[in-house]
Amino acid sequence: MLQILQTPDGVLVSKPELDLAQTLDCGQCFRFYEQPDGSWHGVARDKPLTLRKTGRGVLFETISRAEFDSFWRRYFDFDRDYDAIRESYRANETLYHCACFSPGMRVLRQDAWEALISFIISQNNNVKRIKGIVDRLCRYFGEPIGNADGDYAFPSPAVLANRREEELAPLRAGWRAAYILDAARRVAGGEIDLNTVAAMSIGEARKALQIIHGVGPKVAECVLLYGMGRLEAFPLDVWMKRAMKQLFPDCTPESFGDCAGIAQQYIFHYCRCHPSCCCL
DNA sequence: GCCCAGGTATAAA
DNA sequence: TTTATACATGGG
Repeated sequence: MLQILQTPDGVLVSKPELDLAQTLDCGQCFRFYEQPDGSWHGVARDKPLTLRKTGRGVLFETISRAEFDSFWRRYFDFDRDYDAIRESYRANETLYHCACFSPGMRVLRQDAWEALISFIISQNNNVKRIKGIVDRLCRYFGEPIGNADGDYAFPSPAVLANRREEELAPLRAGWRAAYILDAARRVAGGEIDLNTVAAMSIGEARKALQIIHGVGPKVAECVLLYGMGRLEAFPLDVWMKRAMKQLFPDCTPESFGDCAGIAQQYIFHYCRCHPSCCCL
């Protein structure tokens, strides 16, 4: 049972089923960094946040209860019962094994625009460099938040749409720069309305996203799951099948089960943490 | 140095 | 419709 307390230091969430490293550094979001003192700091939209694990739970530093309820509560998906979800996987030995490997991982409900750009950048790339490119994107083109940490908001579609490709060179994003601009121009110009896409049937939504240059089947699934809260995304995709076959050679494809959404994130994280698996 | 990164667009078979 | 290749950068 989730317990939320306002304290002088911020909002304390006790027994939150939230492991900061598992959740913030598992390849689903790219704006949070672990600090030398063990806390985690990052920004979502234009909202900065520092999180710290304490003996009593996870402390959301300095924010008010109102800020927690109006934004971070949904962002961390706190109103979903992950314990129950994990239990529902118990019938599938393989899936349950993966889910139990990272019991403190939650699937974040990120902003659709940020997810779109982040996962365009993520293609054929590694997490460390993805984070670097996203960080430079925000520093060069986002508005400074004006806090003591020197944080920057994620740049708007309009700001990026008005840049030329050469102007994105400092990001060191390589050929993805053209993709970023194409996405920004279609969203800023109204050709693609991300709220509308989020409400479409999953098939229509996939098709709509893939109009964007640089968005293929994989990036589209990421945007749907992480940026639009569509848990039916990633119906045991081909990458996952290959990876699981290697990690669980005795399993038949049927025993992988019908994995999607949160389940696939558990599997992905499990595969990523096992060097013996070279499919991811 | 070398291989590779949760891919995609494009051309060619 | 399927398969091969280039693509910019830098992490390990």
